[in-house]
Amino acid sequence: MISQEKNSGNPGIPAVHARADSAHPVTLREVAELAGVSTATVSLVINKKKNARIADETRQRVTEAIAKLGYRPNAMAKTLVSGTSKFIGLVADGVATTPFAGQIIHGAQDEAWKHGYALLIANTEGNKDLEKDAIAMMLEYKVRGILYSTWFHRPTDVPETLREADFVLVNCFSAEAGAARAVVPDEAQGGQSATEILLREGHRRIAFINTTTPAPAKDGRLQGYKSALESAGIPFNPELVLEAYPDQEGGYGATDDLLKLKVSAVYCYNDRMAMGLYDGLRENGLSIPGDIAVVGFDNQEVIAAHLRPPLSTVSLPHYELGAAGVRMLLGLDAAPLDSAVKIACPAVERASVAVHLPA
Amino acid sequence: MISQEKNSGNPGIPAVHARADSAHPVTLREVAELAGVSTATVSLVINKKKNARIADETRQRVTEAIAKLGYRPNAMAKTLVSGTSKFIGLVADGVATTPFAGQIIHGAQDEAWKHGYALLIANTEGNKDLEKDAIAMMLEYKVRGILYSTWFHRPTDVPETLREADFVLVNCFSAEAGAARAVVPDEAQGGQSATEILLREGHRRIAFINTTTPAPAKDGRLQGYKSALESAGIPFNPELVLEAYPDQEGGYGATDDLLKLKVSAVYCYNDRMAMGLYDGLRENGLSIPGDIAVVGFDNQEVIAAHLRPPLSTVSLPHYELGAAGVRMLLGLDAAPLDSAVKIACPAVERASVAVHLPA
DNA sequence: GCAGCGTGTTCAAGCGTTTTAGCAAAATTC
DNA sequence: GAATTTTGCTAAAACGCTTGAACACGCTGC
Repeated sequence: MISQEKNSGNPGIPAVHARADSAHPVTLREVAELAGVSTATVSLVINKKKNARIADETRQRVTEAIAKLGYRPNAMAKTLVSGTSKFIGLVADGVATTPFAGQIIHGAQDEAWKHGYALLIANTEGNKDLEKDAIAMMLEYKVRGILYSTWFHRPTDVPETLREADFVLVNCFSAEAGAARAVVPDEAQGGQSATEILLREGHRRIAFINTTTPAPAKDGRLQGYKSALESAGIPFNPELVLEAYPDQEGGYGATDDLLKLKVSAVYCYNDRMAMGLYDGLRENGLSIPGDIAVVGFDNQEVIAAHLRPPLSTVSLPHYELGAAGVRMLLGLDAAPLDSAVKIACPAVERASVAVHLPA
Repeated sequence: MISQEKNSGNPGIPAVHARADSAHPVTLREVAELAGVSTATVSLVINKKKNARIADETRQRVTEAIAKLGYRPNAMAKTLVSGTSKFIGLVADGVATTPFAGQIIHGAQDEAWKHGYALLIANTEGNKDLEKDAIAMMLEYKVRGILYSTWFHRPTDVPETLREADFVLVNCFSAEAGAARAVVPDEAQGGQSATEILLREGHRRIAFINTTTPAPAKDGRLQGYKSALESAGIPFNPELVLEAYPDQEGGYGATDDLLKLKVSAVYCYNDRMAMGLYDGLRENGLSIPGDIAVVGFDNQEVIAAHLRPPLSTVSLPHYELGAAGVRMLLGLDAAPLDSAVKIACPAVERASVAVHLPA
């Protein structure tokens, strides 16, 4: 008569498939009882320990009991005893604001999953208090480590509490050198690729509309533009570099200045500027890429792929950043402390450049 | 001499602030020892139990010990004993594909946070195996419940294992009635609002370019268009309803047919179609909203807010969907089993309609 | 006939908390 | 000043699992 009130069912002949509706979830003990073995044995069967010797007949019985009861291991208990959880934390400052954070999440999640980790995410939208709470929460859940990410590539301060965990900066880096592992996009290579798309089609006089906003991307993308020209034996001409606010309005507004430069091609700091520029060029009766070839940067799908003509651009590798962050965290990828690891920005060629493909 | 090897520090005079680098995290026991009390007392202090009687002096000593050791409670242990975790699972089928899922995540996370819950997310990108694993993982972590979300509003099958948990469908609903709680956008009201934006400016002959793809949105948005006309005393004219593929190309391609209708305004199934239509109208030398007023649907920020002129549209309330899903899960909002709860799609008015605001 | 071995299984401690019942001392009552 | 109540704290069980040590077998070999 012991444990008669233990659970809803009668211990001898349990329901075909126990469900969440029975107040208490099925435990190892119950499986063990049904199978007529000890909990230790059940545990051994479940975890398929190589050096554990279990009779086939027993293994069978346990497996059946598990199926019959619909047993789910309690990951919390598992974690408690093993000491280290299977969580990786991801704190992001702008999941909602842009599609970019989504990509980082996706990459991190896929990679984490691959190694048996689950993602615990916190979206701070830049709120420092929230951020602190989020990190505290993650520490309490004993995460394996934390990915600290920003929605645009920038230097950042490492929150004090973050240091209590293993962490990697994603899409951002610490201003003080040697302080943190980090992974960022390779802006310079991206800028070079963008420019090369145009050079490859024979363009020699190429304008660059840079952003007015200071950022690693501003410097990097310009640097890439210069390197590409240099490799092609074209002298850098500062007059061909304009600056505008990095959105549609900015691109549109830069149209007049751009036209004065008499270039055959233009590389824009980002896709949104290119989108605005499209409008400006069209209003001036110019066709893309017939009269002028355009490339952007960021590969913001909803824009770049659907402009007419579709925009050649360079991808910000957010997915890869997330994935690489996880790998660095888990020690699978090298992760120098003194400088950020750079991830390539691959070129994406579309119809806004090839002269033989009119709109 | 007991426990001399317990940790790195000497038990009497511990380090000013213990850190993650000391192999073992600080536990309740260590705090208790330092404060010279039992673990029970420390626990009571931490959890500020109202009916616990603790001397101020003791409370003080404990608090100091906690600070000194940099103690972090172990949420796993907590969960083990309480039986239910502070997690809410969110399985999404397209975090990366669109900015929409990001909004759902954001809304869910904010609301969950408000009630002390953390979000455990899994991105399945439509992969059923991944989805099953994700749900299993969540069940093993004993989540309070699961939000099952889709990136566009649609009917869905409820995965078998999902039923083992408390769950709410977000942005989707079960084909079989009475089977699941769900929260979806109110497409009909949205369609009505969109149409009303145009009616309010005096337009009487309004075209609707619907999608060719069957979906709840297709029916709902048309329904809303009809209701709005009816309320305004305008008979519904089926000839004014066109259909096109719901992207930029579709909108662009619909231009000619639209122009034949001789309408003064058009309501597009979504913003992307409107974006394509902008190009088509511009090529025909027509100005927006001077010659023709345009409204979209979805409020896809990166498009709608930055077209020229900015596009009037109706918001898909993804943030609210996520938040409402959490509230329904926690039993804070009513959640009927027999029909989905509908969330309003608020109108967002911009310059693509008001006749007195030329581009 | 027994030491030794391989096999299959269980014992029991422990992971870091929470929480209830209960104990000792101090304070209050009459 | 004994009885009672209040106050401050602790012991110990429990949560569900893992794991190394131990145990009970039946065999083998000598």
